[in-house]
Amino acid sequence: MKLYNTLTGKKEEFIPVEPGRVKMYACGVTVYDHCHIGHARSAIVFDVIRRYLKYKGFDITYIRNFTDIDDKIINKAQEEGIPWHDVARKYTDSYYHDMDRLGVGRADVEPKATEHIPEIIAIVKGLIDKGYAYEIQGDVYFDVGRFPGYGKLSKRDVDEMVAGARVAVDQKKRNPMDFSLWKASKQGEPSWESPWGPGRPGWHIECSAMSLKHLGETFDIHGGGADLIFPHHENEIAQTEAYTGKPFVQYWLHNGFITVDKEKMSKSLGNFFTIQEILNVFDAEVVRFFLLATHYRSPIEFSDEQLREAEKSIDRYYATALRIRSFLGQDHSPDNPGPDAQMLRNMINQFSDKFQSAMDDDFNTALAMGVLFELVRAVNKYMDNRPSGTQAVELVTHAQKVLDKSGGVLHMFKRTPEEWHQALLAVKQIDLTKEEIEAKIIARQKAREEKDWSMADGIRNELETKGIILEDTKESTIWKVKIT
RNA sequence: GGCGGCGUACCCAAGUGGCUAAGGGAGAGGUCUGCAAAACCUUUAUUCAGCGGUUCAAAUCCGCUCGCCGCCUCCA
Repeated sequence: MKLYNTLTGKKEEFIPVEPGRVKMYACGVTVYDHCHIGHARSAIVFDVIRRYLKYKGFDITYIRNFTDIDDKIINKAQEEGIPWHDVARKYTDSYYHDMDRLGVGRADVEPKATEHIPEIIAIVKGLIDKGYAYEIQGDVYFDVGRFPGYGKLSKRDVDEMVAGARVAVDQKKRNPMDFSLWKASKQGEPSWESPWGPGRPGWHIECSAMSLKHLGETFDIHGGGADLIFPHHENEIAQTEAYTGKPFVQYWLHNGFITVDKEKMSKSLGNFFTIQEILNVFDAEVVRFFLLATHYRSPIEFSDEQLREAEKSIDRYYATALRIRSFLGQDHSPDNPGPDAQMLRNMINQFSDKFQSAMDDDFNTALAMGVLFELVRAVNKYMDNRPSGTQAVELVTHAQKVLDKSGGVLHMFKRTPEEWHQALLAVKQIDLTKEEIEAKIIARQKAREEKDWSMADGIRNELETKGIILEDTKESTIWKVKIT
C-alpha cells in the first residue's frame, strides 16, 4: 500500500511503526459554527481511510479531536451572549448531527482540548525546561530558532518567511515566527491555572498533547485539510519533537479543498455551503459519493450539477441492486448460465484485486468507484440475457457480495433500493406517500390488463408530473423518484 | 516575492514511461418494450494547455511559455 506523504512529497510504501497496527490522528474542527462541505470532505476522506485500513486487516486506533477553546469560540460567545462552553457544546452537537447523517463513523477517541489542560501544561513546562520555549508576562512562546527542522513539512525557510511576513510582528516575541504555546487570559476570558498564571492553551499544543496521550510519541498517520500544513502541523511537529526528542509522525496526509468558482471555499470569503443546507436538497449518500468521486488530494469544484450526477450514479447502483434481488427471487428451473457467464465470472474474480489496488494506491476512491461501476454494468449485461439455473444464481449472488463488501469500505450503497427511493421522496419533497404510489400502480396495472393504454399512460404521466417514474418489468411495475 | 499544485473528450474524472487513454453524466443511433422508462450495444480524445528536449518508447521524465489555483494570516 502506497500513500502520499506531505513530509517527503512522494508516494511511499506504508510501513506502520508496529506491524499490523495503525495509529492515526486527524484534526477535527473548532466548534464555533456549523460545518460546511469542506469539513465534510476531510471527515469523509479520513473516515474512508480508516475503514479501508480496517478492511486490510490492520488493528487501527483512530483519534479525531475537537478544538473547544479558541479565540473564535470566545468571540462567538460574546456575539451570541452565551457562555463559551455553550458555544462549544452547541456546535459539537451540530457536528455530530451532520457527521452522523453523512455516515462518518465515530473515532475511537474524540478528545477535547479542554479535557487535556494538565497534559498541555506538562508539555509547555517541559519545553521551557529544555530551552525550547520562553515565558513573557504570562504568555509562553515556542522558540522556532531553537528547532532546526522547522519548515520541513511545509518546505519553508524561516528567514524567508520572516522577510515575507504579512502579519504584524508581536513585539514580545524573540522571533516573529515564534508561536504561542500558552496564552495569558484577559479579564473575563476562560482560563485555567498554570505556572505562568491564569491562561489557556495556544493554537497548536492541544493536538500534540492529545496525540501524545492517546497514541504515543511516534505514530503512523496524521491527517487534515491542506490548509493545516502551515502553520498548524508544522508547529505540531516542532513542539512535539522538541519535547519528546523522537520523530512525531511517519506519514502526513492532507486533503484538498472544495472550491466555488475555482476559489477555495472558506468562511472568510463567505462562499461556503453548510452541510445542513446541502442535506436539505440532496441525500447524504449523494454528498458522500460526490466527495469520493475525486481523489482526496485534488480540488473539487462544488456544483449542483456534480451533485446531480452523483445522485444519478447512486440511483443506477440501486436500480441494479433491485434487479439483482428480483433476479435472485425468480424461478430458476432451466439451467442456462447464459452467454456472458464466463465474462462475468472473470470480472468478479478480478474485481477485488482491482478495487484493492486502486485503494492501495494512495486511497484512489475515484478509480475504485470506476471499477465498481464496471462490475455494475457487467452484471446488468449478464442479466439482460435472462440466464437461469444454479450457476447463474451463484454468479449473481457472488457479484452482489463483492459489490456489498467494497461498498462497505466506502460506506455507501448500504441501503435497500426502497430505502433509497424513500429517502429521495423526502429530500425532493414529493407530495406522495409510498402507499399512494402503490395504489396508483395497482390501478394502472388493471388498466394495462384491460389494454386500456390511454388510462395506463394517463396514470403514468400523472405520477411523472409529480416526480415519480414508473418502470414496467416482466414481473412487476416499480416506481422511482425522477432524477433530472 | 518565496514555496506547492493543477491544465486529459461537450461536462465531471482516473491514468505519472510501453497492452485498444478507466468510469460517470450529456448527445446521437440501435436492441428490448403495448408505448415508455430502465438495462444493454454502438458512437463522441490517433490524442492528453502550447512549444522544445531525453528515450527504442511519454499524457506520464526534463526545460521553457501560457492559463488557473493554493499556502505564506484563523481556516478542512
